[in-house]
Amino acid sequence: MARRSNRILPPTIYDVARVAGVSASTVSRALSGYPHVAPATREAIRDAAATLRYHPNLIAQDLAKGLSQTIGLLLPDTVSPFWGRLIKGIETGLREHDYSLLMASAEGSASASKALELLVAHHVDGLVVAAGGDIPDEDLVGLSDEVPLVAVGRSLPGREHSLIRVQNFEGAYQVTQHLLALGHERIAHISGPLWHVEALERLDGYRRALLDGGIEPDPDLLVEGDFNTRSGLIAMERLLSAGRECTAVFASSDQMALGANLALYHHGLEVPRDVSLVGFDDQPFAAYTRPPLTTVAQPLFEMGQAAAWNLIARIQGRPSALPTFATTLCLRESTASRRSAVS
Amino acid sequence: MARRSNRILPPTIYDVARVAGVSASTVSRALSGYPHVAPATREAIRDAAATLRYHPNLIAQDLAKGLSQTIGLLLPDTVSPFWGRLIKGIETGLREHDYSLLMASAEGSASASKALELLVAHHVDGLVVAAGGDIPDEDLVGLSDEVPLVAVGRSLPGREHSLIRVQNFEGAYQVTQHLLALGHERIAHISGPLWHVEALERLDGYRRALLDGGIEPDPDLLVEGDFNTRSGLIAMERLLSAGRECTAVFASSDQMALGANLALYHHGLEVPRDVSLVGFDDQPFAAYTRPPLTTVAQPLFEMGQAAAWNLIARIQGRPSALPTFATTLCLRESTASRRSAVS
DNA sequence: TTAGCGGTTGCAATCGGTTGCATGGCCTTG
DNA sequence: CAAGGCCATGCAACCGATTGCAACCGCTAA
Repeated sequence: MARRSNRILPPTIYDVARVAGVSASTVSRALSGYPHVAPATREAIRDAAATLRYHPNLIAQDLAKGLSQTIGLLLPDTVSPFWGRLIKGIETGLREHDYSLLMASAEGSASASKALELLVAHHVDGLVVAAGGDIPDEDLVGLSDEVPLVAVGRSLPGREHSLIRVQNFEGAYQVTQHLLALGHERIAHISGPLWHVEALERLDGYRRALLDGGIEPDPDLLVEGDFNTRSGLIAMERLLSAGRECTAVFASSDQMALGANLALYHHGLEVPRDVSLVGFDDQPFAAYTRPPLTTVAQPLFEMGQAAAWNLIARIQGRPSALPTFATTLCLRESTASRRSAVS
Repeated sequence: MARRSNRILPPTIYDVARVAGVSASTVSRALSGYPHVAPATREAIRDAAATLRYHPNLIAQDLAKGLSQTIGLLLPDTVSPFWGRLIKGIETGLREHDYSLLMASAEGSASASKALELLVAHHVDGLVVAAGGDIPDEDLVGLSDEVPLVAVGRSLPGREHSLIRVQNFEGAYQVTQHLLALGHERIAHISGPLWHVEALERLDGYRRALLDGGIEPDPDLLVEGDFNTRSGLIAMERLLSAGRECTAVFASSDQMALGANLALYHHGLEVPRDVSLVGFDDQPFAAYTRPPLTTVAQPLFEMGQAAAWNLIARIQGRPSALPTFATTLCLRESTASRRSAVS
């Protein structure tokens, strides 16, 4: 036994039992609210536990019960601020039920599956997989037979019921319609990666809105990004340097809108005077860009909370369904009526 | 046994033992690299483990060894993107040693200590406490006797050796000096909360630089914020509406600089033409604000990694010291020579 | 031939809990 | 007053690993 060598070991259930003058089983039952324990005994045990500052060892509890009171979260990349509110939501949902969150992040697919293995080895009772586009669908589907699983921002064929879905199409449609209503006709779109479901849904919403407005989408006005800031800047640079005439830009993420905004600034273009700009997500910073960004809000906090609730319900054997989350148009100062086209 | 009712149970070490025709102890030894295992046996065990897709149960391992291969992270508030790079650093540092990260976040002090208890109950081998200003110093000091602990962005009297320290004073001094060098004399400061160590260190750096430049700090040019975006906006509004004449503003966080920038925009002031603006932290978005923000970079990733390494070293009984992290001035487009004062 | 030896392996205890089953006491009821 | 029942509690097995100790193996050396 190496164990926490010179540190005092925390009290165990046996210590409490000895102090209270009962057996360990009784302590366990008393502390976990089992009904048939004499009030006096229960009281004595409570006291003993309190004086010893006893806290049950969740590890031992897990081993005995087969439940770790922990759910795992796989993130593709911790750096992106995008996940912040989602994490917060999950955390909040879990805390209500005294669950904890075990996080792992991964960039490559190798490290993604390694991270997943680590989470599973840690006996998580449930799993939230955020994006993780490089993990093959079938791996995840297989895993979802072993552990309750919820996926966000990715596909999961045959397991759609454990997918957090958001109205990407509708949101993109609305924001595009908003631009059309302001008189814009040449509206560029900086999309997310085209293998990404949500990016495609948003692209579809954009296209549909144009078509419904009687405008044929111009392939020249579509540039693929990767949701990150830098790609928005690059995409906007490409649009500008190729001389693609447009009066409004719809970026598929706020991050990319931020990048696009900087490119416009460097070209001496004013938003919204010269070009209207909209994003997607409504990240916290969107209200503070210069100018504040019109965007489509995703209820990320609620989505995280719902993921937590859903997992806990399924762990406890209760059936639970996930709603599709509504997006809301968030009007700020980055959009205005069309004045003139820029070359 | 309720256990994972209808799901197939994962294989245990006994399953491997049976298949390989040896005892569980041998399997344990073979798999953990114990030297005295016959090569043939080892091979057979490897094969058995592979065909059964066996992975050791870390929970059981923890209980037996008293080590959970997990370290806990207490965050004050998951929403702030500030912690992203730190988390990433910790994660990276841990993964090298096959450690996992258990996260808990908390806003109030009640929930903070509850979250801490949860982490401790989960048997984390080490703990990183980020900020958590509402947790009393003595609680944390007491805890650090039970579990190896590293704190970031807070104080820990008597345990300075397990504090991640960054050159706040020097960074603030430098950036203020930079503004002075550009000819600014009336430099406002939007500080962090004045009970916060790092906020104070930065404030001191700012003051010292002014004094060394022969300028008496004007208390009217100091406004207290709370590091968050909104407080930066409010602080800047206050400076502007009180008619405090200044040509440069140093915000103690990039978040607040972002807020200040918006306030300036709403007042029709151009950065850096009318007012120079600098932040602190060098968050990812700082390079993408309009204009890109001059700021002081903190090596958050490296700090996280160092925290992880330090904890693991201490867990393994190796001594380890934490360096003080250097800040670097990050010149971008939000600062320029003084032109004229604004009223 | 046999004692001794080092390398392999298994037995059984242990980590800190939970829980099925058995037991003993007391109260109720016939 | 005896039988039955329920309540409160303890015993012991178990969760899935690790590890000290002892037994066993074949081989060498006396």
